[in-house]
Amino acid sequence: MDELVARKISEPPSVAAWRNAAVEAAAATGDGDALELVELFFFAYRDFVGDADRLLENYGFGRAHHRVLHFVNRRPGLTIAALLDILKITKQSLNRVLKQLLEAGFVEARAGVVDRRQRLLYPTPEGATLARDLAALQSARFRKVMDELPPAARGAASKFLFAMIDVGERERVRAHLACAKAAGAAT
Amino acid sequence: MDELVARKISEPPSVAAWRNAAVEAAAATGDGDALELVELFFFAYRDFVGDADRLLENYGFGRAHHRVLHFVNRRPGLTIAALLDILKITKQSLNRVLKQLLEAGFVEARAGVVDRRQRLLYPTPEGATLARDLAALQSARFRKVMDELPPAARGAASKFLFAMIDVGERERVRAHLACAKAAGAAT
DNA sequence: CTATTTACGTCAACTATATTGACATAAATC
DNA sequence: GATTTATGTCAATATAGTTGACGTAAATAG
Repeated sequence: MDELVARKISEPPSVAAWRNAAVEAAAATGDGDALELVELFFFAYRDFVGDADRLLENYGFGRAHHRVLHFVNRRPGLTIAALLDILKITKQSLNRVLKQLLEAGFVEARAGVVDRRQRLLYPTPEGATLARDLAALQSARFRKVMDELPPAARGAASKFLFAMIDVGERERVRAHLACAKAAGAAT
Repeated sequence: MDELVARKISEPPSVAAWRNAAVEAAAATGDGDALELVELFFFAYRDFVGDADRLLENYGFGRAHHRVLHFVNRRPGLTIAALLDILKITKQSLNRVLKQLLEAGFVEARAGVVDRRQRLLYPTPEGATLARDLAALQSARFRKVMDELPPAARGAASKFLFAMIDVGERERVRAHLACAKAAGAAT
């Protein structure tokens, strides 16, 4: 046994094997253009979230806090159930980060007026400021993108992103955006 | 103290406070359109990765395995360093999932020919098949999107996604895509 | 009015994915 | 021969998620 075996390095089954598989893959998926889009989407999202991550570090918060704060700020008065529906996580998972945001004074909760079991979530002024700073970073990227894109392509972005959403989720997303627009008055 | 205090529910600072903050935010970020794009990007990515997640469950793999397998399949002979550069994670983090993929027989490694310190990563036939199935799911979404988009908007998607990538990363991504295209022959 | 359902909180154990820091080894290079 | 490079590995820790079980107060159905 040489050092290669010791390090669990072996000969590949055959170069032809994976090459054939790759060609098959291309045939099965139609073309490589779609694959290229898959990768671009991955890279784009990686860099997109990176912006906010750096700011969040200063507060000891992570992406989970960001998402919660974002949606609470965007739709003040949001219920726990509505938030869970947007985030698609369990209440236990939400509760941990929400508790931290409440304790840190970035989010406040009050009992619902029509249904007192509900906790309506609101950003505090500090929370709203942080949410605004985070949103500013991310929308700055979008605005920069729109600037460097040919005018004809600009309107396509939101159509494209919306079309990427699960068909069954689109109505919900549309409703959320309408809700946010109504709440924010200027968003 | 009533039950509301016990449950850490308090009155919001004032409805006006957060409303003003939201208006400020809109003013600071220019407009709500960019904010809307931020959210659409979040929802789109959430559903996009969901496709693959469901398939990966059957193999006991997670997203981390998916990413590794994907890039190994796309660029057979990839080195550890190149993979780390793409994924932007630490070698310790990569090593855990890579070890599992090697042990499960989805990826193979062999010593580099020009530099024997390097481990060149290749998908096994099984790995290539899984990678293909995963890619098929995700590119199917993209192809469906292209179908439902007006023809004029189709070309815009890849331009848009590329523009979303950090300027300093674009050359690297471009190189990766060229590399993948050369390796896959048909992708 | 009682029974049930609903909206939420919480404890516990576990998994997946990432991090930092320190140290080891073999191969390449100066 | 000394150093740098490519990689592996051990250990501790953090973040973000899960399932399952149980509790409570308020709304609602019978």
